[in-house]
Amino acid sequence: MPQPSAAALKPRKQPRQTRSKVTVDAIFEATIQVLLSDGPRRLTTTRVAERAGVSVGTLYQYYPNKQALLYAVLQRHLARVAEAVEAAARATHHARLSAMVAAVVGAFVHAKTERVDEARALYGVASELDSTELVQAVGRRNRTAISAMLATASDARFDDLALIAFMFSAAMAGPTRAMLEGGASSTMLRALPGHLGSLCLGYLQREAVSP
Amino acid sequence: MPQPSAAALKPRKQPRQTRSKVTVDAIFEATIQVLLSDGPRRLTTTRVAERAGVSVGTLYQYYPNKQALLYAVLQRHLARVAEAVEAAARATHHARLSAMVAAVVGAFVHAKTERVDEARALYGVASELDSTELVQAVGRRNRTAISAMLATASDARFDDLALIAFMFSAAMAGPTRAMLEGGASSTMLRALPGHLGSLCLGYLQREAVSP
Amino acid sequence: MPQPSAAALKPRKQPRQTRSKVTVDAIFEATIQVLLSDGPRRLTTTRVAERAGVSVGTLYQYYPNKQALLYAVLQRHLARVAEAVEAAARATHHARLSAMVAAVVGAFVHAKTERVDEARALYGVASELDSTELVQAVGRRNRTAISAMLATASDARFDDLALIAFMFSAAMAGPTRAMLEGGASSTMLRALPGHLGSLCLGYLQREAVSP
Amino acid sequence: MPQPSAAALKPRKQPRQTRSKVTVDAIFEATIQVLLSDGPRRLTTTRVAERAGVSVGTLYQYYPNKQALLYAVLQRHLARVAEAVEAAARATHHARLSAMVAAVVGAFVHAKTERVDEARALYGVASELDSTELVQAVGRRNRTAISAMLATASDARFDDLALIAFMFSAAMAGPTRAMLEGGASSTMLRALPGHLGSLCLGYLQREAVSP
DNA sequence: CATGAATGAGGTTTCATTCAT
DNA sequence: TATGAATGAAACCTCATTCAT
Repeated sequence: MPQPSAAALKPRKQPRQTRSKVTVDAIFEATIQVLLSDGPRRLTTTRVAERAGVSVGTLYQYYPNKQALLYAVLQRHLARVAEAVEAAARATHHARLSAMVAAVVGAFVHAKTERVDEARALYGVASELDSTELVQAVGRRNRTAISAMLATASDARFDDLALIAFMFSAAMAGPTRAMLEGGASSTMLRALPGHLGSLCLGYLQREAVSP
Repeated sequence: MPQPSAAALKPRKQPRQTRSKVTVDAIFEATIQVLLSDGPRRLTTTRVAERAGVSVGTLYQYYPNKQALLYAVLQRHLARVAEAVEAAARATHHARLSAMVAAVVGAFVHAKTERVDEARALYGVASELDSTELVQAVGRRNRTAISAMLATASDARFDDLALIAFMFSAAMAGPTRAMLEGGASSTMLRALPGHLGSLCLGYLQREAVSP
Repeated sequence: MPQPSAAALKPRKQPRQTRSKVTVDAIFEATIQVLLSDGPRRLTTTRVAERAGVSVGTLYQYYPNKQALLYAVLQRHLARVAEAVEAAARATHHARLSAMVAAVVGAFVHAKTERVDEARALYGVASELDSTELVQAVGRRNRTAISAMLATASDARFDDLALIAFMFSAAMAGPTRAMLEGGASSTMLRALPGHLGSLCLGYLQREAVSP
Repeated sequence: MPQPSAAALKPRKQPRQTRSKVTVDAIFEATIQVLLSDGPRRLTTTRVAERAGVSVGTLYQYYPNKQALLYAVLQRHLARVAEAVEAAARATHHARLSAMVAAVVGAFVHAKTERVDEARALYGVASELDSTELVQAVGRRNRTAISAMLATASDARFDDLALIAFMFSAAMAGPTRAMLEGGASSTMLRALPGHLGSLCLGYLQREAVSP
């Protein structure tokens, strides 16, 4: 599956002026809205522009093509999550395992849940977009942060840190995605961090090697 | 997002003659192939027919539209996985927790991994298709089987079985998906069942209430 | 608008054997039925064959193509009407104008109304078919019969017989078509011959020249 | 035979700019042309667009589908005729029967004949289109106008006005259609109003009841 | 003779993208 | 810079017709 050249996906111009900023935000928001109300298959540039209150021409002033738009929206979302995870991981270096898990899981769920609609809308977009690379990159970022954090745990040591971090990361993502895509009740969503913590902590403790 | 009427997704006719059977199989296989080589966005009915060595018309004799074809392919895959999970769950009723986890995780990973290409190809297809309902249904099926199994564990008891089964199920799915989509090495894939077992067992033991 | 060669529209073989006769009848009947229930645009050879309880292949044994089938159905209907009109006209040669009109109008309405569904179904078919020639031919046949009849009227004489016959013929056809296509009530249909008679007789009397 | 939802047949956007207006007119004209030169069965959206000198995409900017285009063309034609009839009928309220007939018949024939090609082209289109409703509606409009007019005749009175108006209307339409579809000579066409007048007036006088 | 699976040209429609205004 | 009409490649799908069984 050929990847589009990285250049083709970059936004066309940085919104320097205020007016531009407003326009770009409107387009972003409209993209999410259309994704949610019409589904990824029915997301068209015209519809996005319409919902954003601008003309298609204007949309194309900011994004060279549809992929670039979706890429940008997905990117922003994933970046936010990654930043949250990185921050939480950095903040708990040298802490105990349970504190690490609580912090990272909390940050992850919070970031994903802050705008439930956005997260939900974007799950479906990945395949519209040749986004493997982007998703992989963010995955690596998360695992790196988690790896680095786990290496400093005050009460545990791990053999295959890369694999452990991979599992940790994917273990958070799985149930979160299942809940968001499944339209989970807010009751369930509230229970998520606790159970995710239990899931990850149980795993890490089992995999920890005696120091 | 409106769901298409169930009727619109049903295959058009069952292959009675030998010739038909061969054709339908070729179409199925071609769908997977195209999905893998061209990606879901570039999967067109013409391309599938071409790859299957039949004409478009023939494809449409068996599937009323593109969605129905994708639906059928996805359905077969998900059904296989669900059956594997159900069989494993049924077989370990009344066993100990560790045996249950090992059985179910093993069955799940095996079913998903048996045809790595198929599984990988289908992750992307869900959004091309208004398949939420199908995915949800299979999810419920898995959780029901797991619930029923866990209720008979000889060495554990659970408070909120529904939620526990949800987490169990999604915890298996998350890392499996991550590996398949990420193009994990066979080394990693081999390690998957063990770590998935650890992940789920650790969680279940933490969540078990004293009998 | 190019006319198909006359040869291409001829039925392929005459049904000599009983079995064939039954099949052809079934196909005829099915054509009418499909026309009525699905409309001319959705009439497909497959659907006709299905409704007739035979395979498409069989249909093509009797008609070389779809047009030929429709042509045959239309032809039979128009021929029946033309025969009725001709018979009535012949039978009233030398009669008085009022008798002529009553006879022809009665025969026409009866022929068209005998199988309301058939008549109604076939109005729409003419344009699916390059049938101008057929329709024109039958029109000429009717006008010729009417012309010949009017020429012998015992109580009237006409200047431009061709035009008079044209008007007579079309004046019968207009309201009849309007009623059939408009789904007129049976009350209206019952009133039709009387009013048609009045219409045509009034006209003829006005157009008759003093002997 | 299911009627398409009225919405599906509505034009997509009104031409605001000059450029649009020109485009829409070209499409309209091209539709008539293709209808005449290729026949209704060979009228394709591509061909219409081509003839109009625009791209298919442009055609679809103004009409959501082929039916809507044909519907619009038919509608405009029928509306013109109906307006002519209504105007003539209104103008002769309280006149004598002969004046009424002359006025209405004249208006009708003139409206139908003004653009012979258009009228001729559209007869065949009705069946390509699920247009029964439209045709019926216009029929009702004509009959209503005629009814209202006849009710005020200074020299006649009628029992069943609805039926009389129906016959009047259909009696005008029949021969007119026959001539246009039959490719009548201009000599015949010139004779049409006179004979139509004779036809209708003869009928009405016969059906009038003594005041 | 009958069957019905297969064919594929051709029709309809969409939508990302451009560019004259 | 913004607009939105126009473009046309490309997708989906139908259905008349053939021919191996």
